[in-house]
Amino acid sequence: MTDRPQRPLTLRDVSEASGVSEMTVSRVLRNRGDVSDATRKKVLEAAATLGYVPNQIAGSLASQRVNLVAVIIPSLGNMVFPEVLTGINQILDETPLQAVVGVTDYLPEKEERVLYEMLSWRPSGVIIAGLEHTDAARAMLTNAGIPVVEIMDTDGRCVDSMVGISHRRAGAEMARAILKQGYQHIGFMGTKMPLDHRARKRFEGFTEHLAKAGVEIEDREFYSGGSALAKGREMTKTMLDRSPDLDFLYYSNDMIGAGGLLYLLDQGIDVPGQVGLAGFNGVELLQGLPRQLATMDACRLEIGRAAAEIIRDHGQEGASVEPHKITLTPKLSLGDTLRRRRV
Amino acid sequence: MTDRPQRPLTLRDVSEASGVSEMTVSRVLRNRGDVSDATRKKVLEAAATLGYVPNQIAGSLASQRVNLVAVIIPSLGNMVFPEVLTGINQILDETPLQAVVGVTDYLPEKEERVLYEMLSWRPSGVIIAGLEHTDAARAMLTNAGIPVVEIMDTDGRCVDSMVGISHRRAGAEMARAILKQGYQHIGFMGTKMPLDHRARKRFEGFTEHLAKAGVEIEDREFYSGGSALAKGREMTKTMLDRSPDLDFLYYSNDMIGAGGLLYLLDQGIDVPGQVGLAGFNGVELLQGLPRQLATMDACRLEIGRAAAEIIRDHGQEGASVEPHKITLTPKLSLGDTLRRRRV
DNA sequence: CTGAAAGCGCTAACAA
DNA sequence: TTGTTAGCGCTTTCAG
Repeated sequence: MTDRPQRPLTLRDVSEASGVSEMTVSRVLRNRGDVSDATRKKVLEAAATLGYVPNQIAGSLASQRVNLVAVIIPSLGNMVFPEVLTGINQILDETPLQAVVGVTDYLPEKEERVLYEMLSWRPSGVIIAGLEHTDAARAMLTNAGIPVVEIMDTDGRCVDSMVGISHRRAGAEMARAILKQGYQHIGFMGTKMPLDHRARKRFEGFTEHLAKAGVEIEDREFYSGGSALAKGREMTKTMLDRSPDLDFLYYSNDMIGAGGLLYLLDQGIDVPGQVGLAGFNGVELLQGLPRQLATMDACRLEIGRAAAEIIRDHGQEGASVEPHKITLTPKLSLGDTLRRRRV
Repeated sequence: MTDRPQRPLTLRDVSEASGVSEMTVSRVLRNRGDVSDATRKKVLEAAATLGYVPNQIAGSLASQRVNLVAVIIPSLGNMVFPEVLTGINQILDETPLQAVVGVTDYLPEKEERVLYEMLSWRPSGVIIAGLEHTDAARAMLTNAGIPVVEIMDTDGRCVDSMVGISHRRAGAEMARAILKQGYQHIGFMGTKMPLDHRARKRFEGFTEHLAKAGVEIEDREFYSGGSALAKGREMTKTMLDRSPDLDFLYYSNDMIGAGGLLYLLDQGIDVPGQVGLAGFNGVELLQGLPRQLATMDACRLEIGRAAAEIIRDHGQEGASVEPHKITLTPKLSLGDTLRRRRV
């Protein structure tokens, strides 16, 4: 066992230990070019004994290539984003590319900072949630000279490529399904997040579709912070106490929807006969509730995978140079809470 | 608006645009040394107009300093780890340091790969989950010459510093609490994950404590994959059908515990009178269930914060050079499922 | 307060 | 198949 080295090892150390030139050592370690088996063996042995770890900083500077992909998302606390990351990693795991994650907390200025920070590492591509950015951020993305994929949302203009779903349409579809079942008195609950554009668009799509049918939301309630399940419970109680005539509750996410569902069942309210429910996201987490909540899948895994594929294929021969605009279709699942029983 | 540049901008571009030497431009952009307000202004303007983003690769190579902290965790799907990350970010957000996350999927070889990959960026520190690593990984950590903090678990030997809880003790504490309430016929449910050492240690601590009191686990069941809530339901049904005499069910995590709870309530079984329940983690997510599940807090946020603080303070004047060994004490919360009602 | 020179550790390009 | 040379874009150091 050697002592802890003060100075990190360099290629030169391996070169000296193996009696092979730095250049050839470099070739061996990167599996580049032709190297005789004898030399290769010498080098590999020396590197292993010394415990040499290459310096990518120097390597990237010299080669002008960086195997990093910047991934910028609003939050890790919302399971949606880890799932997108999983999709991204599924694709990148089979390439030399490596995702680096930055979190914005839904704050535009923080997004701008994080983006700047990440671009300063000259990544090979950017995957960023949403289409809404500060002007400065948009300018950085435009000028970065690398592929940029905006994900999750396709209602708007993108800088380069985009992969997502139309939240407007998702909201409208849900409205259609609800009306079709004959519900008429609808309440809405969601997060108090002016900066969650996707939730906002769903809401807009939802109300606009209702409006076309001459229906208006009769009550609404917003929350922030705290356990979503508990908040769903509380808000549902508050709302039904205030507006006992409601026959449907639309939640902006499945967690609060689940809280609402548990509350209604506790109260012995007939779901979906007396009150119907729906959420959004298709959180797998929640399978196992007493009733399956109606929801809409946000295609999280697919979005991550498609975005990563765009970055991976960029600049490959045969790949189109055109930006991609991919709109996935969320699947509506009625579950047990959106099928009105015949009276 | 300028066209998309083929070549990324360099300091030299800013230097030429502002008529100031590269060196001084660099100083302005880093807020280092004294620069006259006039020059500073010129530089800042030029940089902003051009949309210059510094190249950290070159900067880090030259300065031999990298503001990256490698964070290596088993998974993002388990909410525990995003929460630890949140704690880490809370601390690092107020420093120039930036966390870079690598995911191992609980696979030792993947951990080794990810570690190698991250060390090749010469980060300023490493935060890594668990104390169990391959020999090669351990060697890399030892030789990296940077602070290393192993987190989550303190039952074992660490390379450098560690911050976590004793899962052995956590398991034992839970056993003690259960016995104290008079439960005697105990079943266990958990994940089928030989590589989740923390779950294993909790289980060992649990059974060892029971053994001291002459009690043995009467049934057990393991799952893998799928929705934890649903699995908790299924396993609970399976187990109670098989071993109807059980009066307590210990779950290795709160999600399956919640599934079990919902199942028991569905069945009209008296919780905690007829059957008591406990989980592990203190998942905030679950507040809002019909009954509050007994659980034990894993101190996720604190662990993240403490680990990040160790990295942050490393090498600061006045900071101790000694490795830190921090064992936090998980809080037991009895909730509504571990208080046996007087018969 | 500002600038010039040297070099961080590696790889592209070329020469042998 | 192997080695040599010249940088990559920045910061350190030292001189003005």
